[in-house]
Amino acid sequence: MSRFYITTPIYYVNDAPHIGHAYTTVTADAVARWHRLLGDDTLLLTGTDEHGLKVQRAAEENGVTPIEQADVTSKRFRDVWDEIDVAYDQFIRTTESRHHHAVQELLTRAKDNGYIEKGSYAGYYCVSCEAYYTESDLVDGNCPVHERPVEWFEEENYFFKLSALEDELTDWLNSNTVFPDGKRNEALGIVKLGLEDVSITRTSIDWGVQVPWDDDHVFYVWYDALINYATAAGFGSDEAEFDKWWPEAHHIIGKDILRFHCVYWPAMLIAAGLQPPKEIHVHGFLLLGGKKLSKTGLTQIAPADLVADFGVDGFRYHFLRDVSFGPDSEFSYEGMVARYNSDLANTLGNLLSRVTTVVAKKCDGIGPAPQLDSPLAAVAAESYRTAADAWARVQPSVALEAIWNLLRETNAYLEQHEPWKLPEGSDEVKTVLGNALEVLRLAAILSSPALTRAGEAIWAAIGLEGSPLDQRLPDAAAWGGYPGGLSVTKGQPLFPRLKVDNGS
RNA sequence: GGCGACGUAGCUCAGCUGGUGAGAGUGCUCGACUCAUAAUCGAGAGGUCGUGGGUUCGAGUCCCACCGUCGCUACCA
Repeated sequence: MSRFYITTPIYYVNDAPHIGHAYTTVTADAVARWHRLLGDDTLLLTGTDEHGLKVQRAAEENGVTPIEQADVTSKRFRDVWDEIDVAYDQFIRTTESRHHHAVQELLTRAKDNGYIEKGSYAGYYCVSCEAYYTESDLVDGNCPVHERPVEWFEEENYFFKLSALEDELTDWLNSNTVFPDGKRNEALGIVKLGLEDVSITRTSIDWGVQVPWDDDHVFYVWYDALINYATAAGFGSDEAEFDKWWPEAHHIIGKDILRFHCVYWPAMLIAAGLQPPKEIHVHGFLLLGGKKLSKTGLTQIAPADLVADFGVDGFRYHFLRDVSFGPDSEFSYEGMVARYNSDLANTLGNLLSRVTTVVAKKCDGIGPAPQLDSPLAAVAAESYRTAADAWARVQPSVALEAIWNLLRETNAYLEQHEPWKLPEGSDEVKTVLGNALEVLRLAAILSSPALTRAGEAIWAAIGLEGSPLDQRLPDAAAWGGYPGGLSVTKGQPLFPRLKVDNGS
C-alpha cells in the first residue's frame, strides 16, 4: 500500500487563527483527502508551536503558567479545524514530552556528527524585551519596541554549522524537492549567497526544550519547532514508524517561512544523518487590495465569520478553487460570493436540482443507469486525468476546474437533449438522465476533498448507499458506476444563491 | 546597495522546453429555453500580453534597460 505523509506548519499559539492559517491547512487537508480516496495510508499532521519568549511573557501577563497559557491558545486552532472539517490524523504540540525527546535526540545526533559547537553570540540586547536585535532592527539606535537604548551583550551559545552544508543543500534543492520552481530558485539563491552558522540555543529564557548536554540552555524556538514533523512520524519514540512515514514527508508552507523549511530544516536533517523531506510545496500570500494581509487585516477576518456566510463547503471551495497554489492571490469577499454563486449554486447545485426534478417527472423518481458509450464518458475521463495529475502536483485549483468543466458540459448536454420534453419512461429519457446521474456520482466523489459535505448530500440524493468517501480511485472514477434503479429524491437547494452585498 | 518575484481582456487568473488568427471563469450585450436555485444553453463585444530596445524566419514565452508593485538580504550612521 502506498503511504502519504503531509504536514502543515505548526502555528504559533500566540497568533489568533486566521484565514492565512486556514488556507494552508485546508489545502493540506484536501490533498490528504485525495490520497485517502486513492487508498493511500495517509497521515495528515498539524499542530501548535508553544515555546519561546512570547508565550512565556503572555503567560506572565495573564498570571498563569506557560503551559496553561498554551493549553488555552492551542485549543483555538483545534476548534477552527473542527469548524472547517480539517480531518487531521495528528495534532502535535511542541510541549509534548515525545517532542522534547525527539528534539534532544535529533540535535544530539547533529552534535555527535560535529555540526553543533559552542560559540559566543553578540548583539544589541534590550533588557526589557530580553531579546537581541540586529543593528538594522533598531530605530534611531533604540529598541524598536520600547524605544529605549539597547546594550551590547555577548553570551555563550551553541551554533549550528549551517555553513558546512552548502553543497549538500544545493544538491538536495536541485533534486526536484521544492515546488513551484520559482520558490526552489529562491531557496537556491539563499544558499548561493552564502550561509552563516546560526545560534540555536538561549540561556535567557527557560520555556523551551532543554539542551541535553548543557542545563543552562534551551533550544531556540525555531529549531525546536521544525522537528515536530519528525516527532509526529515517530522519531525518538518509534523508529520503525519513523522509517515507515518519513520517506513520504510532504510539507505545505507559506513563502514567509521558506528559509527555515527549505534551507535550515533539510540542513538539520542532513546534520543528524537523516533524509531531508521528500517534497516541500510553497504557497504565496493572500492579498487584500494588493497588499499582504496585515496583522489587523488578518485578525479581522475570522474563519468562523466566513463559514457563517458561505458554509464549510463554500469556505473551503473558495480557497481551493480561487487561489492558485504558488503565487500570491487576491482575496475578496465579493470574489467569494461570485465564485460561490457561479460554481456551487449555479453549475453544481442547480444541476442536481434540475436532474432530480426531471427524474421525478419522467421516471417516477427512479434513477436510470447511464449509457456506457455516452459522449460524456470521454469528458469525464479527461476530467479525472487532469484532476489526478493536479492533486499530485498540489494544484487544487486546477483539479477542481477540471471537475467543473465536466459539470458545465453536462448542463450543455441536458440542453442539447432536453429530457423534460422527451416521453415519460422512454429509452431516450432514461439514457439522458442516467448519464447526468452518473456525472453527479462522479462529482460527489471527485469534489469531496474540497466539498466535505455536499458530496454526501449528492450521494444520498441520487439514491446511493454509504458515502463517497468509501469509494476508491481510480476504479470509482470509471464511467458507468451508477447502477440505476435507485430512488432519486429532490431535496432543498444544495447551495442557496447568495445575494450580493458588501459583506461585513 | 545586492539578489529575486510579479506586471496578460472591467475583475480574478491560465498560458510547458519560443511557432496555426492570445485563453478560461466571471462581468457586459444579444438571442434561445423555461426541467432547474431570476438557474441553463448559444452567439458576440472586449487585450499596444507594463514601457523601450535586442536576438530570431518567428517572442506574452529568451536577453538588456527602464517604470511600477512586493519580498528577501546587507558588520550600509
